[in-house]
Amino acid sequence: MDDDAVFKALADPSRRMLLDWLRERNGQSLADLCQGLAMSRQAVAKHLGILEDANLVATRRRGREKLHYLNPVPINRIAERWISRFDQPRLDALSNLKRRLEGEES
Amino acid sequence: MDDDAVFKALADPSRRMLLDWLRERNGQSLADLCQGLAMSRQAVAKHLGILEDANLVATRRRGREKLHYLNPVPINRIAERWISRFDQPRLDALSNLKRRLEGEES
DNA sequence: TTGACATGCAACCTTTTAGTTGCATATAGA
DNA sequence: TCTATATGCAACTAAAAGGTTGCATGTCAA
Repeated sequence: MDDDAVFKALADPSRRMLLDWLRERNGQSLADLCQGLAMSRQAVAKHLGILEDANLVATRRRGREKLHYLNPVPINRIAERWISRFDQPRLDALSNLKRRLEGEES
Repeated sequence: MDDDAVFKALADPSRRMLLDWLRERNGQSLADLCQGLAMSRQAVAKHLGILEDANLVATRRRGREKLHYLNPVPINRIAERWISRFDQPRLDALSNLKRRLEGEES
């Protein structure tokens, strides 16, 4: 639905890293995820908020902690509905490109 | 290699639209691609430059025109090397998430 | 050669983004 | 209760992104 938020969320390397870490170990707290990113806790919280708004991360409170869980559904939806469109014409476009670049020398 | 440039290039809806149009009809000129985007020619040229820098679009001059060709390879590389990582644990993460969200009611 | 067309370049403006700091709130545990 | 821990909120700053305008360059066609 809101693919734009997902694309924008994936545009930042720190956020992709956070998703990677959650893929490796699900259910980490904010403090956990701060380890390894050279920025303040608040900055990481903002990134996680963006990921949460894009529905890439779901959260659950446990006591004073907020645990973060990866939601791969939007990524898969993008892969299926958007990126796969560029799979089909792949060979066509490549050969087309090559033919034009090589054949139409002026 | 430079996945970041590709992700950033894909983050803008106008640029995704440009890629869509090139997928439908390859080899369009700048003037062609300006049709349908409510912005100046120079703005479109900037977008195309970003797509070209990310290697998502290849260009070729024909006389006074610059023709733009879609290069789906970086998109496929991202789909294969990055997004597919979130395919494998999909069911696991989903069931895991659901179980935790439902089961750990305090 | 001249005028129209297609694009390139650069300065500038505005909004968004990514990060900071400071303080507030809430919970776990002694 | 008191303190340390974990997170939330808001104002602020710097840089990047997205867009504009104006003018320059190069090419086609009469």
